[in-house]
Amino acid sequence: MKKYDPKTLEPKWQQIWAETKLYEVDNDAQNKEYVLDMFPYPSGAGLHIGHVRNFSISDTYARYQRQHGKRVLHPMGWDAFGLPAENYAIKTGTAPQISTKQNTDNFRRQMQTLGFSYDWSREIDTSAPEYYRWTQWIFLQLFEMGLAYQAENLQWWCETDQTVLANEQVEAGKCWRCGNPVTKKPLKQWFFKITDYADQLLDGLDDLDWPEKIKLMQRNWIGRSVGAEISFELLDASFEKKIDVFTTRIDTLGGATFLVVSPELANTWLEAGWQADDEVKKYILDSLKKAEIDRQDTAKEKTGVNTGLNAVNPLTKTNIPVVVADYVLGGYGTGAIMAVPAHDERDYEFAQKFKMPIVEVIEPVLTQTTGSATFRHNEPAQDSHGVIALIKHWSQDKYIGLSWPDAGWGTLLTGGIDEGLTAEQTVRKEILEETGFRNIKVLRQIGTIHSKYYHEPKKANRFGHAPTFYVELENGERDQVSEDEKQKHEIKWLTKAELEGFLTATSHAQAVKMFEGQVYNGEGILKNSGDFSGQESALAREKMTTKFGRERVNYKMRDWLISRQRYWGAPIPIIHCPKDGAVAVPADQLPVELPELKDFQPSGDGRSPLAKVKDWLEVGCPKCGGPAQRETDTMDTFACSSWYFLRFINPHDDVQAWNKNDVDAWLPVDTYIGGAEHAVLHLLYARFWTKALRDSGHLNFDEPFKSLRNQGLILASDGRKMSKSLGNVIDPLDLINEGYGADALRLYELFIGPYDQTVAWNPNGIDGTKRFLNRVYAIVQEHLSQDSGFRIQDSESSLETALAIATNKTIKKVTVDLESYGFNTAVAAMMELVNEMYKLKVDLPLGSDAWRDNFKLLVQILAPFAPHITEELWQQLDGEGSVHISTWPAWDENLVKDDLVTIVLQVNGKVRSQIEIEAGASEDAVKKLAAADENLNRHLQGKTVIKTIFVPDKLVNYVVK
RNA sequence: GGGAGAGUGGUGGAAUGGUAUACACGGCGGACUUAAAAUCCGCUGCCUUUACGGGCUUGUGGGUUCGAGUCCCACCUCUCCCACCA
Repeated sequence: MKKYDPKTLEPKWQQIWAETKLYEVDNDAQNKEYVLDMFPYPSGAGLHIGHVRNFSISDTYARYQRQHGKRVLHPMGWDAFGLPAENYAIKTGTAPQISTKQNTDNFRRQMQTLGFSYDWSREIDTSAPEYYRWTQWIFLQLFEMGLAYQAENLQWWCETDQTVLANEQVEAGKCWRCGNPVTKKPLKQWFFKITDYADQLLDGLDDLDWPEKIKLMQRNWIGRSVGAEISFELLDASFEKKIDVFTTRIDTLGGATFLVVSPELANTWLEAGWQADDEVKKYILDSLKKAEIDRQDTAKEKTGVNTGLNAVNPLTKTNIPVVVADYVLGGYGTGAIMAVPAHDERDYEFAQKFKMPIVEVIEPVLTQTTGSATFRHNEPAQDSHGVIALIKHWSQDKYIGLSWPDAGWGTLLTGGIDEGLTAEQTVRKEILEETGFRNIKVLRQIGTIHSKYYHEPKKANRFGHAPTFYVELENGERDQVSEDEKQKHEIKWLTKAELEGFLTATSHAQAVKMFEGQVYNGEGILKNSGDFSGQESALAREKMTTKFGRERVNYKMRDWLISRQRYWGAPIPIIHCPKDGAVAVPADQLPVELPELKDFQPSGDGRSPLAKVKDWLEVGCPKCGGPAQRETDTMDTFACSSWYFLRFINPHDDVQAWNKNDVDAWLPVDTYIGGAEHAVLHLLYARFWTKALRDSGHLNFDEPFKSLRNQGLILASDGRKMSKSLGNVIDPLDLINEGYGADALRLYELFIGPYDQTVAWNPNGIDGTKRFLNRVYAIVQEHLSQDSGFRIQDSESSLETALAIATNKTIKKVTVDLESYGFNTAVAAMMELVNEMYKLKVDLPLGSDAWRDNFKLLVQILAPFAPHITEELWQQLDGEGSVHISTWPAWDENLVKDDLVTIVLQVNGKVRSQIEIEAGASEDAVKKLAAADENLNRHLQGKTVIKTIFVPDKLVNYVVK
């Protein structure tokens, strides 16, 4: 009998598939399915285990769709531009063109070894001139639309190394390589105006079938915030008349006791002629030199300096000082803020340190959002007045908490204010009544807390207003507390930490925070705000925006800086002319090809090595014909990957980037699979380009990826990330060479756990899937070695039915699971079927037509997971053509339905016995049969059955006393 | 600091509110073998019982329910993302 030998079987079929072009599709997009992998950067290390997981998921899905008669486009290519190849070139002198070619050849070979069903006729390489020609063409489209622009920007520059440094490469103001101080140099950079699309990028997310997590990350990244811009009059300054600030809390304007200006904005004042003190100048210039990383260290103490300038608070009309501090960012909003230390932690921290005034303007309003007291927003609320008191023990650092056993509440001491009593009198009265304590040492109001909640006993919303007090007891002397009060609640002495978990009402928890002096940054009722005092935040914001400022929307997202002073990228197709400025390279002159180089060192003047290639650099201006120079920056590699999914449609078209009709028919991508690490880079950029190209009329759709799935990471068996330096890397090709084969490896990676979950590699796990494939192969060989065509005995027909039932149930399970990416459970189901087949073959002789039919069904549903072995077995079982284009089997609903079901008998919810009965049996029939059950009766003996719960085909639960 | 997700045997994991621990790894036992490997078969959460059976168990503590791994509340732990964005 033949043995399962993936080493000979797999290459054989890979060759046949290639020769028959089994996985190639033409551009007829009828009944199409575009299944796309995030294409890889072809590193020198080759494919890793994580790639295999990614590609196995998409390949299984693509094959499954193909077996459903879909025309599946499943292409692969190379994101080939990038730093590693260039650094390798600097080190070894090997041109990136050469090392990249070696790497892509290696990747392709490895992928073919794994048997993925890619249409290799559509392979693309972003570093090939026939590809980046069109990347450049798209750049020019954006340039024409005004979406690509140049702006002068400060860049880190190391004089010693003669190079530009990335922000991350500057440590404490020094170059990470040589340790010498770096300076900032103004350099012209290219940007894409992605911010123009901020709202569209945000809104478009709603309709995408993407993981919520990724959508949320994009939302946060875009960071839309709606607020107001206010102008503060700047006094006695010749260089500037006003300071604009952006705030989302204009309702706290009354508490704005100073303004903070970013060093970047202050620097523009210096340039405009501000005669600042030396100390101020020094602070500004030093701040600008600091690495972003240091400035953004939230752990460090706030720094800043008073400018001596004053501005006017438009609400209070008072003069407030203007300071410069680096905790305000130059690049966000207006680069200046109004500081409200009472209601912003950062401002509070600064004010504390620099002794700035702190004015409270918001009294907290807490809205109950949990439990039975949850405020009902659509119902009216009634005002109520009461007090809250935080009462401290006379000798210990403990406080009174009231535990309400009936309601399940934990509160501080609280009570309503009676007619004629002041709040303070109420506190004294309540303390005596509810706790009995007689002597009070300290009684101090710490604020007022408002709360919106639902009053369960009264069945109505309440808007409570409570002066809040801190009380310290003198001693433990106390009166008797009435039985009535004792019934309601119990007094507990708790530490502050214990109180935190104990208090169920958010307003009471707020009282503790208030006592501790915590900054309140929530919603509330205004005070110390002139005419606006007494109003609620939300309404006050509207009115104050109209009166003092104007509405403004800000985004965290910045324009996309795409120029790189690097060689190994797509050259930016621009020519700089002294007369005409930045001029687009005419489309018929594309591509602007990368010249061949011998020396890959950067030019030394902040430009890429391209600046050294004189005959490439010097060109005539396309407009005036005069002498001009090419742009020497190349594009960020993310530009190349922002449209590759379009190029797969017409990969070899040399007159256009794509054929609009073809692309409109195939796109958007139906299923996109890749890692979550691209959440806010590639996935955002690709969406932006698609929207821009829609606006330029080149596309008819504006979202490139309809459905997205992220595969989880695979960690080493020690639970750490696989890395060369840790020596815990598993090489997929090694496993194949060891004889496991591609099928067993792919199957294991699908079986290892839910596709989107991070899992640790189990070195023995692959033995399990290899064993499973062995068993499948072996049982089919045994079957084939039997005489075929014999008639079965009557006694065997029920076994044949059992076989058909097992197979059909598995077909259903695998089908349903695959629809929801349940690869691991689908594999488990097929393992169960094979285990069942091994049991059945003991009494049901192999070799019959029935066996052959069932084996063929098994082979068909296993095919997407293990393409080689199934193709071989399909052929051995006389299947027609390739199993991979055979029709996915349907299950027979009659065989899947159970005739007999097991009914569980429970007593008070505990399983006591089980009985078998025909499916659909009535409650009476089930109970009648159950009445004879010995174990059940033992548990029912001497008990009264109060009621029974009957769930058809599932259980009977006897509730007894 | 903010946000998101996750905690189930020795391990990876399974389970529309209805028999928790499917499937697999590992372990133990048996068959085959001169022997080993491979293969095939069986057992494998914990405690208790000769056995039938009984008790406990899904991070912890509460709650809802006839019934909770699953729903609600609080807490603990871990992972990921963002992080002075006003």
